[in-house]
Amino acid sequence: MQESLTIGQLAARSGVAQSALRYYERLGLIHADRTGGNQRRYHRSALRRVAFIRISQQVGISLEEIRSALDSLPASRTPTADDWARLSTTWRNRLDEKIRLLSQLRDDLDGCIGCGCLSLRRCALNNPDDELAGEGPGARLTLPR
Amino acid sequence: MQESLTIGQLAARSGVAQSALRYYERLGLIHADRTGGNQRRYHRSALRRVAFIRISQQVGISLEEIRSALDSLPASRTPTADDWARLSTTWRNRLDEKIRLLSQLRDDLDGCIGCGCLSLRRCALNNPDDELAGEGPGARLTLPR
DNA sequence: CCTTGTGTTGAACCTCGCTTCAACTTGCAG
DNA sequence: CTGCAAGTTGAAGCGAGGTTCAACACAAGG
Repeated sequence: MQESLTIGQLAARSGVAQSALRYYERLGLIHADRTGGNQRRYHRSALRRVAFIRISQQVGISLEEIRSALDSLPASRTPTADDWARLSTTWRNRLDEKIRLLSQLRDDLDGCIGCGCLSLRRCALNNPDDELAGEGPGARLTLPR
Repeated sequence: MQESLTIGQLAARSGVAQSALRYYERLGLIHADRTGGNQRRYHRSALRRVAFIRISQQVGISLEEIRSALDSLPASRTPTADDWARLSTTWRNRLDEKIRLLSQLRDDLDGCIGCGCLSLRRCALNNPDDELAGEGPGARLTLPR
């Protein structure tokens, strides 16, 4: 049983391209030891980090944000269950928030399907004279960014 | 009460930058009539279209996909409630799917918090000898793309 | 009429998240 | 020892989704 992975192996097992792994390393998201001949050798824990990165990306988090989250993991020792749990909890909250937002969006859309209007919470058909037009130019149809 | 909007007004009320609106127009997502002096004048319905575009983006849909969805709306007449309802229904399904995915992700993460493992459904700690290593290189930690 | 604010265009530039390439080095099997 | 797959680097390129800029035209009030 081997104790370290080549970049090819990590790529195959994580499903992430080698070029992406090198890119992650440049950005400081993952780390590799080097052989005498300068080749990367990854610790098994790299699999977890990479999985975490891809999960986070799916949730729409930038690599830079992910990097700073991962920075909270100790570099000196193998992360413990507690270390990961801390991160997981933070991320869980983000997921919850994201889910809440999407659900709200869906429900708003549903609520407006009858009139075909997409103004969300400020239906223009229910409010034909733009009575809500306040704050300068007018009513915003915008979503919170 | 005015019946058309300048680009500045549309930008202010939709919360989308003028440059982005022009960009959307180049991509064929929105349309503007022109004054004698070649300035854009938007129909009120443009607000709906723009709102729809931003909503769709939030759900992770590319502008190209959005364009082709919007193409299903009749160019010749003002879209009816039914036209929008058709679109809304399609989009509602996408939202549902997205929400389902995120929920699953969250639950998987939760289920694994105890051990600090992030492998999702194939916990490496529960499976230390990599027994699932099949198909070539080994067990995948990958998420479905 | 003049000024000021809005609008117009195309071209260039930007960030993010990678991929591709060229030119070279390592590692391992036979 | 040879040969070939796998790894290394930096630089360049790409596609999405815009923003910025320069140089110019139009609109509305005083």
